Amino acid sequence: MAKDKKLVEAITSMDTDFAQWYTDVVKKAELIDYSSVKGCMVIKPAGYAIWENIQKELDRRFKETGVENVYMPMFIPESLLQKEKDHVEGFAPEVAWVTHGGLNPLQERMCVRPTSETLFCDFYANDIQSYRDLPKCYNQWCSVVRWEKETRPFLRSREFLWQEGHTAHATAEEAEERTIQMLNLYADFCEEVLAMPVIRGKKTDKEKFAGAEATYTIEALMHDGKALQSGTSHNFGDGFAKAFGIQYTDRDNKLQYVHQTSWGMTTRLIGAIIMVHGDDSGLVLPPRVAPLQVMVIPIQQHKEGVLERAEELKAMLAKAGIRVRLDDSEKSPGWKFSEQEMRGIPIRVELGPKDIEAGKCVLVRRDTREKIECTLDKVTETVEELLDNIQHAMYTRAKAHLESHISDVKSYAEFQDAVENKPGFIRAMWCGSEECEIKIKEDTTATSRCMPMKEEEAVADVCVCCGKPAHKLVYWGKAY
RNA sequence: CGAUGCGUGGCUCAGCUUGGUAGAGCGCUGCGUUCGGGACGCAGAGGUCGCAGGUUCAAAUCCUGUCGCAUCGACCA
Repeated sequence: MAKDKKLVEAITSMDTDFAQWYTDVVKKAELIDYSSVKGCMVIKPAGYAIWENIQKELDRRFKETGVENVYMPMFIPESLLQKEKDHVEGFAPEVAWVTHGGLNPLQERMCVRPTSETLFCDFYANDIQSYRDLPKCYNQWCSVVRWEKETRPFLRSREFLWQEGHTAHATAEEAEERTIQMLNLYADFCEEVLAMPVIRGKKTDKEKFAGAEATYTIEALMHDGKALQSGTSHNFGDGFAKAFGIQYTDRDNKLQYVHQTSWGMTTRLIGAIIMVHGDDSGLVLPPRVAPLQVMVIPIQQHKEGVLERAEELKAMLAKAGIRVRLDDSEKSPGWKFSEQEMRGIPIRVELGPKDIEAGKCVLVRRDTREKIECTLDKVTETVEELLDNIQHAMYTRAKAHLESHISDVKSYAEFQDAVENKPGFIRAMWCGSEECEIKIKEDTTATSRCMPMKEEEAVADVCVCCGKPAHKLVYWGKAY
């Protein structure tokens, strides 16, 4: 009993306090530490390794579509930031300024990039001359700074890691095509690799990116029923091109403006993984992003031959390309079990003298805690199969959670009731006016998340807020 | 930016009301016994009490100021 109690105290239960649970998991799984700079975090090896896996997989997928990586400066002169009006207005409140170089004040202050549209545009203005230079499909991996007031590990920090893709195209059609292509790439990535189902949709004008013509988003649903914007893809049309003078000469020797896109994903995804898959014992990582897929835990490791057999087992799994480690520390097995669970490692392999004698081992899957006996000669294939099962089971579970947390509402009363009592997405019709959007937000704190791209049947024919005719279906919800 | 809370060994905190020169649990180090759900014994190391002033013979404790962090709201990936 005393032992159980200790376990329970380690991580706050989700149902008791979801926010505290999140913080506990982040720390117990050793993903981050708070730093002495407010709102900035130290990403520890366990957290950074997840990001590296995300990077590796995304980067590969980007390159398959013809994207190349570049690196831009981290400083933006004020004059450059101000070239596109909506863009500055959107970002000015949250940029950090550099005013001095060494001891001397700068002629012009510079902000630390909150995003690099302006830098890419400035560069493209010179780099693009002819239709032969198009399209340009560049991406950069970097960190950006936004001086947030309220910060939370991974979900909102003052500095965060991300990738930002910036493309320039000859035609509006091509730009739109790229915008959608990247949105789908993001969605597929989330579903296939992170086992996280998402709603693909378009943002309303109110919610779109500062300076964009259209913003597309993928919205995921967290365990507590709140939405998390998990990736965005913007079509800029020729707005930035006109502000920055990005023109090319077409085949007919006429000057044309380019059409641009940008798209990004951030370390926030790690927050999403935690809140979609985690449980009261800690993190649960989908095998495909898990830095460690298997932890081998020897029982009575001091006994003759146990560690040797465990090493062999580890080597065998490693040889098959499985990311595996042996926990041969002096901790007790129970400690190691808890540790492996908090860290979300998908499979634990227990190996003790009894197993060795019987020529088997015990596999325990993290997602269901199911224990599986397995003969030692079949470990590799069983583990491979199990990793695959876990990946799919996690997706299926998350998908079921998403689908069972979507409410259709027709009236404003129903809407308010749903916001209060039915955590999750709310599907409701909207007339298209910003007033209704604002009113809904003020009344309920729910915001419009997106208008789904997939054809979906209308819930009603009038706006849920004002009652005027409406044909836009919107997913609403409380969001992080 | 508003509200709230918190700053004392690595962590969580007690001590402050009533001033007298710093404690506990966990963690850490060493040795030994343990090992199938956070084991135990013994011996140790580790703190100018967030910072700066002030009051006092004497300040973690009282006074003034200041800084930082966390949580919750408004804004945002």
